[in-house]
Amino acid sequence: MLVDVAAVERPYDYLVPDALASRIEVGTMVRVPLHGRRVAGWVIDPSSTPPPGVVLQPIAKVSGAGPDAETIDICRWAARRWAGRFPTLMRAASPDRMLGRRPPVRPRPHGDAGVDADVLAVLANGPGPVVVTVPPGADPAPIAAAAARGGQALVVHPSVVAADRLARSLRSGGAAVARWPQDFAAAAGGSTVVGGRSAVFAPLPALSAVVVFEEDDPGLQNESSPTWNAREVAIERARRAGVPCLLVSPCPSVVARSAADRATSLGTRTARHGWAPLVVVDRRDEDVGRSGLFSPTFVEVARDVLGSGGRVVCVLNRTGRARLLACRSCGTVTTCERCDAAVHLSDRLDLECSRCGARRPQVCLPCGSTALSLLRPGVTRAREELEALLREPVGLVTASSPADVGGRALIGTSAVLHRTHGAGLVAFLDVDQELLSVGYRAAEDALRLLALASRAVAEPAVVDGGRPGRVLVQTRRPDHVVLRAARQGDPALVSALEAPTRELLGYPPSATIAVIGGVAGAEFVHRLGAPLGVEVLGPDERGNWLARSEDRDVLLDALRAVERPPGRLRLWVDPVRTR
DNA sequence: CGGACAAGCTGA
DNA sequence: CAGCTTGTCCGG
Repeated sequence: MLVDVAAVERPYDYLVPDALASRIEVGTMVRVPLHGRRVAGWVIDPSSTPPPGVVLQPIAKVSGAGPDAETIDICRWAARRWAGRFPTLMRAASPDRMLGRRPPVRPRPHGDAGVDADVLAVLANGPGPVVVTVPPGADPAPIAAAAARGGQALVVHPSVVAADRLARSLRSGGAAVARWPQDFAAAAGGSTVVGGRSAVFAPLPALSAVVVFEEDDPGLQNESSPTWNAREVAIERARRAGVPCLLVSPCPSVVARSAADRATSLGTRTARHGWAPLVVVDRRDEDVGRSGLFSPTFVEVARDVLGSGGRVVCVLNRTGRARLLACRSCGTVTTCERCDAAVHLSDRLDLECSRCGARRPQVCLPCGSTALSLLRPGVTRAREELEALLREPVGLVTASSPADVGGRALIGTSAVLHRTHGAGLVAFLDVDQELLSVGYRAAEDALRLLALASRAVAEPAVVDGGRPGRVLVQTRRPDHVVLRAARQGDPALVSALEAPTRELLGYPPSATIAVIGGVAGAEFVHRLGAPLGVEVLGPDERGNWLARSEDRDVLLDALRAVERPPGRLRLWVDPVRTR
């Protein structure tokens, strides 16, 4: 019995009352007495023998069916892989609502219609991870259909909306589909499982193929610890089941390439493999102080696109000290009532004027709303400037703005790329921000954004005489490999440079890293000491440490050997962002 | 995690 | 010294 108490990882033995015996099997979810209270738990070994001398308590109640033996093993594996706690992962693998019994396993595969034949051929090549490079904006449905053709597939997509769309499409092709986490019973019954990252913890009794879409998307990683990554879990599940695992992306990650033993490309017949034409604006010779955020070339191209009825989308990531606030309901930028300067959120959670220090509660003055969101100051100012330049209303899109910001011209953070289709132009006003960002994944992330931009212009523009949409970047690094890769539609250019760099700097996939933080972080690092084969760096300006080793087991063993100090400890193993 | 129990603090 | 708060321990 594993009890559902985060800090208790050791299994305990309980008596099985005769009345419950018939329902007790591996994975059964039960309630048991523990330390004077009742807690939930999972049966992990129905025939275990207790150590001598302990007085056993009886299981109080059977709650329902839970994860099967294989999934439990995967949870155990993931707990070690990301130095997390076993019960936390078991919770991820459990049904959201209790269900009586597991149904019999009866997969119903997808029919032949709408199946990508090239993918079928790849799947027929046998088990193992395969990197599948697709054109940006390629339809995932025929790939998923090919996987579901063979019985029970596991289909993972970082976007839950896209996963739902895939589920519907597979159903219409005749497949039995379980959406995760809603349809636990169907998954246990062998239906193809489709869902977001947590779908990798579904029961998969008849698994025949695994597909991970957008495998390089940071959204596939759990943001809080344990920082499990769905791509890695998917690879492991496929390995254990002896089935193929497709790692699909327009710009496959270095990690995927290193894990896979095969690689293939789809849609290679299209020009530049489906990547949009890239206009590179070299701003090195311009007086940027005078011309501001918008180069003459950009203005010219944007006016041209607008003039022929197309839509223009601008991307500006200003993640620096963003301290401007705007009202979520009326959009007004929150200012000081005394001196009209911008106010920011103080650590006391009220509004403080940056100029005169006046304080007031967190309320929007014009409309009274208390819902304020952080604005990238660059974006607000840029919006007004752009409106003046294009003589056209410009909509503002950030992660917190409503889904349907209308208008023929938009500006926003990279969130805008997820909401745009069929644009005539996507412009990165300061792509260097991406290219030169500090994270070890900067190059990959930048290329990913360019792929998203290609997708945003991919669908044939409604007007503009069918002229293909374009992507424009303003840069002072026009020869950067990421821009070359996007221009040529060859993402492998980036990975070829990236792999040796990661090795040199000691980042995944060449090394395993762990970021250690939280109030207990310092004490944890102190107790960790300096184990052989593990490098410990820090603390950085956020108070986080970094531990790394070329040998994953050495690092994980060292982390596990530390007795957890009291207090909040944050332990991120192989995080996509080192924060 | 959270109940039990012990040790510490306060005020009559 | 009862009655309450705070801290530490440990679970079948």
